[in-house]
Amino acid sequence: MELPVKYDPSQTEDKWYSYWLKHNFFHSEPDNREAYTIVIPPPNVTGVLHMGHMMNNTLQDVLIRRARMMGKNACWVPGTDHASIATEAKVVAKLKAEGIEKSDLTREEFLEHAWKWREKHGGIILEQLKKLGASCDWARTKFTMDPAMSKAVINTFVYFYKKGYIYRGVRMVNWDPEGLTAVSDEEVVHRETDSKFYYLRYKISGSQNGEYVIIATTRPETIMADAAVCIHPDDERFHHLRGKKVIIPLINKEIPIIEDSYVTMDFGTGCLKVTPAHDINDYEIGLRHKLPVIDIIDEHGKLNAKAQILVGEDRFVARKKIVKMLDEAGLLEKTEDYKSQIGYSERTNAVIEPRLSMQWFLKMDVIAKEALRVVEDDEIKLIPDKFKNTYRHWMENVHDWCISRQLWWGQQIPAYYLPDGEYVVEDTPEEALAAAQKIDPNLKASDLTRDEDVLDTWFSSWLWPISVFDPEKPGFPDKEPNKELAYYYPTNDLITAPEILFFWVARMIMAGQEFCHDIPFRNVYLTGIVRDKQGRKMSKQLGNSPDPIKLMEQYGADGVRLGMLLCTSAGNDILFDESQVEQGRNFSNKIWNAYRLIKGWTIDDCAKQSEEAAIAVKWFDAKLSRTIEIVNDHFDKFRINDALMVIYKFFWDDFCAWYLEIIKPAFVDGRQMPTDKTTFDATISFFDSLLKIIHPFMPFITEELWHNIDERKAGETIMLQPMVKAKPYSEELIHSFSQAADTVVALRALRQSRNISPKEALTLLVKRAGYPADMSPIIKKMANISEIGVVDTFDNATAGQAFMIETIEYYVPLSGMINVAEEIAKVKAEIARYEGFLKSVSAKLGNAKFVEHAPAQVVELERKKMGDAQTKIDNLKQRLDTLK
RNA sequence: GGGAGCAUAGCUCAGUUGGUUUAGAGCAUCUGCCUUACAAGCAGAGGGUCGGGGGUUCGACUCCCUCUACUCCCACCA
Repeated sequence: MELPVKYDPSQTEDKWYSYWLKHNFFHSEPDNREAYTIVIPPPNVTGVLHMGHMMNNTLQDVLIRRARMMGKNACWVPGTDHASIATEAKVVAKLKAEGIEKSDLTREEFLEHAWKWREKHGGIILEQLKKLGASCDWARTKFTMDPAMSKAVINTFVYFYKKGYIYRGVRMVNWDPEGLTAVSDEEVVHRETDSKFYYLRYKISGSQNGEYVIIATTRPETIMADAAVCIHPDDERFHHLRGKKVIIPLINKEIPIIEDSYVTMDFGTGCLKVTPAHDINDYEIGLRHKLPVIDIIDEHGKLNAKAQILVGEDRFVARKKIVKMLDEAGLLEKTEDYKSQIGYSERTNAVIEPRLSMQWFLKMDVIAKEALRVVEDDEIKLIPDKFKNTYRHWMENVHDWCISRQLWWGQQIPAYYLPDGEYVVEDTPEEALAAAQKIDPNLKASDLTRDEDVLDTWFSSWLWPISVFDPEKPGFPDKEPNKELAYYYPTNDLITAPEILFFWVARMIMAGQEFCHDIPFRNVYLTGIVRDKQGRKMSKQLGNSPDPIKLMEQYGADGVRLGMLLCTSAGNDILFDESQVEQGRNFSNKIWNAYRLIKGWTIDDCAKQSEEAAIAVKWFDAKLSRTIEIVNDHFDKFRINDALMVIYKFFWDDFCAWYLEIIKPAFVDGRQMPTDKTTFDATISFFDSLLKIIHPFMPFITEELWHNIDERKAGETIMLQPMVKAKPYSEELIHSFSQAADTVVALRALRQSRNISPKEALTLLVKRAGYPADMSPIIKKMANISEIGVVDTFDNATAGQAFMIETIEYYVPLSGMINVAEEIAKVKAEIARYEGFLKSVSAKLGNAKFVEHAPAQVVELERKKMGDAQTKIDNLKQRLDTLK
């Protein structure tokens, strides 16, 4: 059967994925092999695959496939995250589109809708990962809201509560008026935003002559919530106002003037309005001065009745309106443009409103300390290690974690309130009742109300590396781990984005140490953010993110994987460009065509191996071992793109451009000559090795070809073949081959510059016997040289072209005359270049201090450099003489 | 405002305790090729005073200082 010229991934990818699944190759069970474990960073259950996932999961798959071939018991645990805010927002939006408001539903009804949504959309992203070739152990797929996983979260809450680490309190939180929930500091993104500075006149109470102070504010709509005006105690400009009162404009409310050194004298007017309910700093000033808290903004960001005016207006509408009212009342001194950092909700992009509310917190100081230590001591390695600084900074300035969210989708906080407002925290309603009855024996189950809030999503994902194996472990540090946890934990490598280093990575370390007394993973490989060619972050809004599924359809999953990896280096952002994926596809095609070439050969059992083939086989064998060593080293250092590039070049240049071209059987009279068995077998074996080395990167094409290059038994797979190992090899052989290759390149360049056809055979003379004589057959075949003669001098200098490889002189006699003047100029330029070099080297060697201080081998090397340069100059000068 | 990182060819990046022939790769570019595996290819070539300035050293892309540009993280200046 004639094979198509171009490789068609659609013919192979689904076929082999089903084959792998059918034979359960991805599944892992504890055994006596060494475990190699990765837990997937669980994507949002409602998410669809984007380029960041592609990057991340390709890397994980490369590592896991490689580990599997290295003989480890490789286990990659997949799953999804319930992502409470994001998912709840999507469900709310979907219901809204159907005319249903969340407020019309009970909690149970809403959750029913949410679970239905999850049924429908929850598996999409995992199915998409299969297209990519991800070799996850699908039998272990977990969801952060699986009953057992949720139980682990509840147990953890109860554990920390009883340990005294979880407390409840009124705090100023970051309120998302769209998501209607508090969000953590980490979920607030600060962006510089254009706003205005309004200068308002507050009249001095009781002043006869209409005296006033000017206050600068960006939030005039909050003046009704002002509790005081504050000046700096040292600010002499305002000393006459001490103890006086001012009148809030429009509502004519009298508030005191207080003094606090928080105020910056030279910022604004030096006069600050204090609004404890709507600003975190003002809140703190309010605490110091025992000021009342007047909360005039409701959960939706609208002014409430306490505002007295503009009631029911949205905060931003109210701002515009009140400015107009103040202006009309003559109380607006002036307006200035101003840029300030405004907090936005990461999830809904709403402007965050600082708001006082009752929330649950987890104390972080103690657990953060140990989590910092293990990273400082390199028990956990961050790759690249520059993230250590960032990590340290965060861990040293850690705040208590606000873990409650005013949502329904998630694990409901297991706190149960008694009628008198007291509460108990227990694993189950039954235990809660029992605990409550200790307080009041007459209580019935119906007297208890459970806290409405759910827990922050990260409060469940921080247990992920533990609970995917043993969901009964979190909350019970002293319990024996089950067999799975004991075997797979700690996991090996975690591949994730630096953005969630604190959200997730740091907290997993904390949970791991708390419950397992051990780190959750040894290496954290932090990938970059995938950006477009212009360096913009890929986002739906910009529409600059390609659809990964379409990309895979167009270029093949192998091509896309390669394209992603080619532009990755740890911690650096990835500038994604489709041309890289194209390069990946081209590589698939190159592999495919190498296979087509080999497949077209016939074997003659009696044929003798040619000289050049014998050399090529020996050389390639050595080069293979060296390449494996280099690749292993790159993998050890997580330089995955470097490892790939080495392999890419090894296949393309060394295997295709050199090895195959050398051993390619001759073509005589339009007919392919057969190849000898020794060479053929060696070639198949090399190809087999290459496929194995490439397999972790490009699983599909390698599986396809591996099944075609040789007989395979049913149920065999490349993915479980042992990885090729390096053997001892001769550096010298590799070096002399590369000298020969350089000679071939020089001869080709010579042909090109003189318009000599590759078909015209040439004679080559070499001046000294120091040249790699055993490589002669290679030079002859690859450069179409009929004869290589070793001579003492080159005669007839004007009718040939000389060149040097290292210090060896070659000469090609040519029938036509060369342009002597041009040649002389060229040789002179060469001499000048080497003389310049020689000068710098001899200056170095002439420096007594250098010879004294530099290591002996460095000096030795410089001497060799000088000697070589001198030889070259001598050679060139001789050549110049003969030309003249 | 504080902290961190980066600056090397047109682009994306290597350059591993300062010395490996006066800097490497991939892509892109240019030139010549439809050579019987592959034009998604083959062969060849060009291209960088390593951001600027100063310093340490026998020797600096590499270490130090400074300036400039960019990026990221943290932070309550109303």
